[in-house]
Amino acid sequence: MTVKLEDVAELAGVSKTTVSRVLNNRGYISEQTRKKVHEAMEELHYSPNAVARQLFKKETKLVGLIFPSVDNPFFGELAAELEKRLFKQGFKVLIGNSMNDPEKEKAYLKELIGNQVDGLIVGAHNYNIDEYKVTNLPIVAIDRIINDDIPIIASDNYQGGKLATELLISKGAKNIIVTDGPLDFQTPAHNRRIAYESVMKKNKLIPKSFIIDFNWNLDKKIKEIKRMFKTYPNMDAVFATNDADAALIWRIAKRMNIKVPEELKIVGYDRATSTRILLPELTSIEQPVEEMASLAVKTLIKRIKGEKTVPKQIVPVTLWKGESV
Amino acid sequence: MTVKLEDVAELAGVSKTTVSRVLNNRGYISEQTRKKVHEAMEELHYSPNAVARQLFKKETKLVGLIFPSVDNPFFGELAAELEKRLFKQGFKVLIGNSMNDPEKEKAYLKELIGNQVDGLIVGAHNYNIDEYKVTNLPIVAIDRIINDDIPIIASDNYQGGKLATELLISKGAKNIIVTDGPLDFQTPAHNRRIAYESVMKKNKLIPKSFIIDFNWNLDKKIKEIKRMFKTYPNMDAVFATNDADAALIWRIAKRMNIKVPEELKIVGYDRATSTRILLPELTSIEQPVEEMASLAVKTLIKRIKGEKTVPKQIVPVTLWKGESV
DNA sequence: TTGAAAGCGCTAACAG
DNA sequence: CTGTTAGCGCTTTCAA
Repeated sequence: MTVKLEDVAELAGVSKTTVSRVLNNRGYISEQTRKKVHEAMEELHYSPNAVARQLFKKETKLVGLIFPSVDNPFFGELAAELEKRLFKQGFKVLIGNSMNDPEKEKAYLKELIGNQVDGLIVGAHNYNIDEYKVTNLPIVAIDRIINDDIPIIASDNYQGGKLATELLISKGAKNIIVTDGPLDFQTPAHNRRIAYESVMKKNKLIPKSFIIDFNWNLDKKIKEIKRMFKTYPNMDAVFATNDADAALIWRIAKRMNIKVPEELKIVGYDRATSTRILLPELTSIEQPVEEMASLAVKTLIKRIKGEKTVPKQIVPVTLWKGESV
Repeated sequence: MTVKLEDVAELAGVSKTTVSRVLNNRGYISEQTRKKVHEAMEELHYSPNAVARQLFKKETKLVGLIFPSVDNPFFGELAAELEKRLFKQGFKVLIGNSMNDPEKEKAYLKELIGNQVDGLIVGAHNYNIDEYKVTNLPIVAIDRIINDDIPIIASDNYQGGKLATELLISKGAKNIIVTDGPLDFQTPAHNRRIAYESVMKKNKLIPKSFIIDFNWNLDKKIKEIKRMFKTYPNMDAVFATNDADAALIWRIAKRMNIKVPEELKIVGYDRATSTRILLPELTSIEQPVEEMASLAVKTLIKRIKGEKTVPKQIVPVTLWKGESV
């Protein structure tokens, strides 16, 4: 059905070997033969079968990405940056949005492990998934703890939490609430809250946290945020550990006629491109997406080549001063 | 090196065929044999080689996505929705961000055509790329014109432009500027502008358009928008054909102390999730991302199965009334 | 400078 | 119910 190397060989009147050599620019070939082969390829619209090549070479030049969802702007941007860099290194990207669903993540992993990809970049691990332990596939994790063998790239979550909390306190806030994801979800992002708690205590203030699960839909989130306002009527600041939540809190405050930043100060987290464009007024901790992507790709490629890598790489965050504090 | 089917067969004391049958639940197998095989697989941590299977079956269960960038919220969301639906149908997703670069797009296409994917969903076509003509790979286009053979899914761009313009006029705007991407880029999105022009003329108003290229970086965009304000000092409304541009225009107006909506009315386009969350105040035309994704996947799967498909499917848009008009 | 032949790991006739 | 065998399309020794 489809044109294969053999057809090209036949039309050009040479052997499969010769065509393969022309295709890969390997070995000695006379100009004349090369030309004949090229003509035959053109005429038949030949394109080599990548799968057959992969089977032989035992490499696919594919890297799997497992993230909660490219829907989330931060992960979308990260995915785009990773893809850009991987493409330059000759890799294409297989994407899998886990939707924070361990079953879906497990399903992906199982299939990808079957020589489908040369490596994996993961940022979606929720609960313990055994498959990560069994495989010897090269893996790099972004802002997620998986296990000791898997190197991790993260931004300085602790520093981010510290910067945010100190800023709020310096502006006179006393009743500062932090929002965080569910605690049984293991992630270095919890360090944002931990830093907050430490700074609060150092300033003789009482840390209070409020759970906002990223798996909740918009309505549920709004309901919970409203509950937060009721639960803490005296709160004068919120440190939201992502920008989407910060934006929601801001919006709800507005509806309740609470003035930002006079009556309520808000700091977000991430500062993905869409936040920068759509809501530059939001004070937020900016994660260096490009740098994280760059490190992840470099580390993964080292792993694929079998080189040693450091187990942990932390990159600095910066404070963006908007108008919400 | 890696464990293969043969190793499992040997350990279990059966033939490769039997193992294959257990793996695929095909044919008759005694419970005892099945058990033996399963045990052997467990013991060896066997996972089947997807590539070998692909070579034989001549299908990869992979679908390629070619988009400008999953960075862009609208495309990020679309990609996430497509991935979700394709996964349910047993397909994984290979992503390629063209970055609106015809060379990169061409490079992707060439490789993907080599039996790497079973189908393609494209939303990034800029200029004419011959490869689309040569291949008989099943392809579906989203909001992009490629050629007559490739079915297209689009939202009702004309209706969107009409809704936006009529709203602005009904609110008393007279000097309405439309922003559009470069004209030599073929896309149904131009119908947004075309509808605008038609409605303007019908109302005896003069249509004026201003080019904002999506390939420009943020600084260049800001510079150009400032130039737009200078060029049209009397403008009292802007219909921006995407939300990011609308947000920038709003921000710049704010800096210039131009009151929105009193002195300047703004309508955007897309209403991806991040806009809904970060900037719900923006009046905008909402594209039904989920429906578009659903249609695209259904259509592609029909194509893959060799079934007939309609050449064009248009889905309705809706007007979101924010506070910017 | 070129070709013949073996094999990458799996599946599916076909035969038993 | 199970095994033998050929082959998916390509690359690469090895030999000419």
